[in-house]
Amino acid sequence: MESEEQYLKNYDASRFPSPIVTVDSVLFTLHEKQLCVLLVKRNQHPFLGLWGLPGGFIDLHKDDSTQATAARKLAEKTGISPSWLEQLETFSGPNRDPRGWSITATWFALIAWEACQPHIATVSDVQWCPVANLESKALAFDHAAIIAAALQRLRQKTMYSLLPVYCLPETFTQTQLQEATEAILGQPVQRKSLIRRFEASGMFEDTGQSVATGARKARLWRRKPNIPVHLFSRNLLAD
Amino acid sequence: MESEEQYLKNYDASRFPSPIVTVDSVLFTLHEKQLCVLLVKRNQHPFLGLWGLPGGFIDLHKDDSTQATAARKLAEKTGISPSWLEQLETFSGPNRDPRGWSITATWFALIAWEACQPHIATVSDVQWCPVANLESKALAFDHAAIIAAALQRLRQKTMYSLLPVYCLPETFTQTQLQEATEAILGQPVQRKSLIRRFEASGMFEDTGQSVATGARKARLWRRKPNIPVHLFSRNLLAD
DNA sequence: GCAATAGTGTCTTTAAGACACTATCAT
DNA sequence: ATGATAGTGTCTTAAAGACACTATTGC
Repeated sequence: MESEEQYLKNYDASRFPSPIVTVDSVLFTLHEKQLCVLLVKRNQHPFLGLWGLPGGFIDLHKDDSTQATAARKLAEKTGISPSWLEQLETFSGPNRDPRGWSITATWFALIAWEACQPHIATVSDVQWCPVANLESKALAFDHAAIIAAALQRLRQKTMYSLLPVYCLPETFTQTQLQEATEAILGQPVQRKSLIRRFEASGMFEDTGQSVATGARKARLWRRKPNIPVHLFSRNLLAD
Repeated sequence: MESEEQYLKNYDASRFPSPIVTVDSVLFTLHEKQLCVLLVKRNQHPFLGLWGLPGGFIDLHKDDSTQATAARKLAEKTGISPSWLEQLETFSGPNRDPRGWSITATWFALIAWEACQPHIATVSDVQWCPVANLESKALAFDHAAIIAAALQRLRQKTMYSLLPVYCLPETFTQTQLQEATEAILGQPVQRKSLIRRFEASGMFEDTGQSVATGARKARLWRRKPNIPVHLFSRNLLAD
């Protein structure tokens, strides 16, 4: 019997037909009370000229996981790393890519609009698209379905965590968090309920600063570093 | 400029180095009040002779998704399709497989022990391993980590749905569901709370039959066909 | 009848919903 | 002082936890 050592020495990965493997990300942000997705104009086939998700092939030398690929591709388009990045699902099949049987590992990401604007403003092939306008847009591949899955994940998590803070700048007010939550869920939430959760989460600290909004000044908060996202045992807007 | 048609005609998928792609599943069941995972003894390199998850390569001709691959591989080992099958996550990196940079799309599945026993009893390279005994077992690849992720998913979902019914036979009693839930969560749950959820879910119908268990007969229930799993807005065992 | 398991009634507890209230600021 | 936004108090409501109770069966 062949030893494992010998087996590995003789192993030729290209012996078997293999699917096309890519990584794509759905990056959300909030801008002017609208939930937006990052889209990139395709500069090569297939779907040349259409808008699609930021992503591409794994660089087997640079990337030590598909997460690294996702982060690298997002950094190329936005100039920075997303403040939240978690795995969504893989989409696969013989027909989703005209080049053949393919599989894409997808990632779900959040970032503050302000944090990427300096970079995005300088390029023309990247845009924030309000999710409300997606209907009227033809997207490459099955990217519309991927965005739909990401949106569902975002809405679900917004009901049992304060994840929307990852769409906000480093310091933010409770009202901004409320607006973010409402933009994501598409309906108003009780301010009091949100603030109760805000306190119970233990995730935030007062910066001591406050900001004028036209009336009474609002306190500015920031996320405590290295605290995991608190998961509540009930959903908001349960009915 | 080349047309998309021409581009596709000339496209050679093997031009770029590509990761090794596999599909693995974590199939759980319940047997004698113990939560168990299906393991397969590896009959080839790498990790020849070790136990690992059921899975393997995608058959680009037979499978029209990684779900199909997962279902096919599970059917080979158990004789039947799992009653629950959902995607878990992908695990990827340069070191998880000694053959090189690899990615595995993993699936999370549930089945009734009774339903596969006829098939499993006939083969020696497949076994149900109680999750409590996993510690002491060396598993192939990063399969221990994959099982840990699946367990976490199972426990989480058990807190806000009645998913454990997919580990039970076609007809079952409320007590069996309670035992399944307790085996998964590793602690007792209030019978009353479970029965309230059972009714509220609208997922079940009385078979009209009942079964003797040594004392008062228990009613037998079955899942209504084509009803999606009900998600509760609160968790059990929240504290 | 008795022991054992199936199944119900009902009080308590927890956290969200509703909404009126007070606080602070710019003008 | 007024209006606007920030932030609090507190009552109601929904669903889980606790646990005692009744029901049905085999012996």
